[in-house]
Amino acid sequence: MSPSKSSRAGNLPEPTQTELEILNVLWESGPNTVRQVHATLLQHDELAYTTVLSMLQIMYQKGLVTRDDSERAHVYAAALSKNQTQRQILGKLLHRVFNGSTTELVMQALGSAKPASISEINKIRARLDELEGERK
Amino acid sequence: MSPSKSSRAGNLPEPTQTELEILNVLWESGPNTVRQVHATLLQHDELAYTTVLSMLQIMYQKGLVTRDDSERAHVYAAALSKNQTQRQILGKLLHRVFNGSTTELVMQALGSAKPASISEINKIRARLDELEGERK
DNA sequence: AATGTCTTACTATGCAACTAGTAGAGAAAC
DNA sequence: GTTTCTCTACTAGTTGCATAGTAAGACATT
Repeated sequence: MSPSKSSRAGNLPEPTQTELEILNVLWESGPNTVRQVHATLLQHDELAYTTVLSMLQIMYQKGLVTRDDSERAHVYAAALSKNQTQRQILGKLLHRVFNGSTTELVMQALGSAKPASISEINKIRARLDELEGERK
Repeated sequence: MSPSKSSRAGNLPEPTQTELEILNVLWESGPNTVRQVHATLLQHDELAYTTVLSMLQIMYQKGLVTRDDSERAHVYAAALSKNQTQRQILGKLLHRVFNGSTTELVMQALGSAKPASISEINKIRARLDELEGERK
């Protein structure tokens, strides 16, 4: 079956925990067969080959991954980039948990775990300057 | 039944979508009976009274809410503050989606939806200054 | 051609989330 | 004091997630 028509373009469902782990493999290594994904996952998790297969089939139906089935071993690729997915998830969280206030979210993030280094802090500062510029 | 012993102190399970909506009511209005929570939720959602009751009972078992059952109508209250919960959820997300990089998270947040005003931007700047200070 | 290996498709199970109905106990009203 | 209302407890059904086994087809190697 081809991916559901309703899940076209940018409004894909939010990936679940396991789906994210699989997506991470695809983001790191590019398009992969089921076997390759499974092998990579084995370094961290204990997952049966058929489980990974099932997950990828489900993810294909949801539109989270694309599939090249011209060869016998189908090749799966992430439908969205890592950044796109991160933003999407963050956007949902923003509404669900922070009532849409980006500032609140950022402040809490900076309150719990601290950024690694001064240079990282400066990266954020630079971004803030940019935003201020746009806003003029 | 009393709340499970294993869920003592700070490592409560992450609230689900519906649980969050109920928690939001408790955060806004303070301790509430089932009926009051239900009434408030009706302004946005369509939920049966017994559904809200069930949810609160489940949340009590998980330790997400406390309960005063000295009166006939039990009074429920959030176990953690809104900020505590937000941080907890953000912390989980940080590891699941951003591999622990707070900076990445913040940058993505500032990339998708923009902070409302200059004063909000400055609030974040102030926080960054603080962090830099601590780091010296 | 027969055999073994790889692959996908299909099916199944357990569990948690969500939703809500029914029953029965207690309080209140008459 | 009986009726009515409100509350909780218990039960149940649906859905989605996660996991994995079985079956069957394709391909290569002998």
